[in-house]
Amino acid sequence: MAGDDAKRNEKTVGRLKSRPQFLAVQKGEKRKGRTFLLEVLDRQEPETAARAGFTVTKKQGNAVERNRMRRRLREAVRLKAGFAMQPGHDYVIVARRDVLDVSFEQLTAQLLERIQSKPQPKRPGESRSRKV
RNA sequence: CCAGUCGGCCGGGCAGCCGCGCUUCAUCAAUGCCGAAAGGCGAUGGGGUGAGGAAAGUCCGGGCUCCACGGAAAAACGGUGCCGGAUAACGUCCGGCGGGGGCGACCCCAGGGAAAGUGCCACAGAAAACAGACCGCCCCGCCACCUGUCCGCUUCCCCGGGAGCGGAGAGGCGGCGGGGCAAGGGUGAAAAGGUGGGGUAAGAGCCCACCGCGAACCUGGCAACAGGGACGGCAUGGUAAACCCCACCGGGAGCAAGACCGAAUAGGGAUGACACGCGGCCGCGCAAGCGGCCCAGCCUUUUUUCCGGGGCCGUCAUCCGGGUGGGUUGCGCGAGGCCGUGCGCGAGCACGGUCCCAGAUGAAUGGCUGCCACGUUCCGCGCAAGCGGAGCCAUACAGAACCCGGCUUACAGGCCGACUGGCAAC
RNA sequence: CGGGGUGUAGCGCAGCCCGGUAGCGCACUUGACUGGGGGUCAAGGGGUCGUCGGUUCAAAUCCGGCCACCCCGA
Repeated sequence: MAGDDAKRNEKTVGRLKSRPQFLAVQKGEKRKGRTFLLEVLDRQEPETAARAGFTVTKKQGNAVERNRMRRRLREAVRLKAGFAMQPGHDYVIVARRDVLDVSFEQLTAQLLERIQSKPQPKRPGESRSRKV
């Protein structure tokens, strides 16, 4: 309510909800993290807020574990990682099972790193070859 | 104290910081914003409330909703299956009965019908189900052989005896034929009541005793069934989670059910205006008509023409109905929880009091931290009980999705009660 | 969330209705033909029938309970 800066910071990380939105982000840039896969799409609308979505497939665990993964990621975005997101961009975090085991500090650090970093100079073939 | 059986219950607690869903109150924002509409929406602060015993698997039963149906019944199909009760109902639960297991507490059982019918019973075996007869046992007849007895004849040594031949009848073994039998053998999961005695040519429920089986009837019980049992005289192998028979139950789908609001685009119908189409073939149809193809026409592609490709065979306006996305609803006062009293062996039922207890929809309960409790491992002290320190991401299985009653499955650890068998003490 | 289906050899499938012997194709092994490969021929090995119980003399098959995978309804 105070200045522009506070208003921007105040939260405003929206949420992706519908299936077409997820499919659109899937076509964007993919950044592989240690415990997750981050998908980023520039919507070309810098005025709007950033939006985040979470994907946890049924393969990663039962309902309790899937809920916990999503909640931990959501909390990490709310507390830290959300501030690093660019306005007008969509972010989808595809969780892996390791999200359950890693400590919360490590999780936020990894998320921050992948959100801020521009695409790494990485051989794309290698990142795809390793599958868990 | 040890070992065990059964039943019930809990399934971390407190606190701090930052957050989430629903609801409510106050203030501000509202002649506001989003949306076609329906409808929805903000900020700050305060209050209330917020996962389970299995929320799971979706295996049964109901409520609720829509569809179908004249009522009802039958057939078909599916399910259930000792008896009685509980219940809204059940394949669940309770009590009993029968069978099996355990020293016992107690546990397990799809537990109707095989003298209604059909099917199947591999291999082995003679034979696998109105019995039959391989080996075998017995009797009779015929044939052959052997053994010994008796008689007659011949011959030899002194009437006695030996040898040979013939005959008679007996016994044995073998073969063939006829008849009787089912005790024994072996096979098999299973072989046609069991044991003993009599009996017989040999045998056999052929007869008898005991046991088993069936069973009129009697007694007890609501019943399943239990006890007794005249009599029968061994007939009736197993399999129904094989077909089947009998009794009872069941219409189908499921909240993504269903209801309401309802654009754009496409398509349907009606009316009106304008324009106008001439024809051929095929299919469906009684017909009206509908659909498809071809020719012609128009537009487009090409610099132009022809060929070829694509498009149009009506257009526009208004209205109507259906309806996708979307929104709202269904959506939590209920076969409800707790307490008490009474009835009942019990499952439960009745009455009284009291409480309101999740409603999300890319889906709310989370993240971080401290202390405590309990568990476990290691170390130190101690005779021991125990104490101190450190570690274990230690604390399971697991997340409401319309609701309820059950079943099944998963589950770290712990608590309570009843009972059984041992040991010790009194 | 709801509704269906399938698990048999390394792979793809029969066998299950009506219970007694688990079979087919490809692949694999060995041998022969060839200088070698390929190919052909001959012989051969390999299966807890997903798992746990039950019925039966006997279960891949019949009946329950679990497990895994696949498909359908936005």
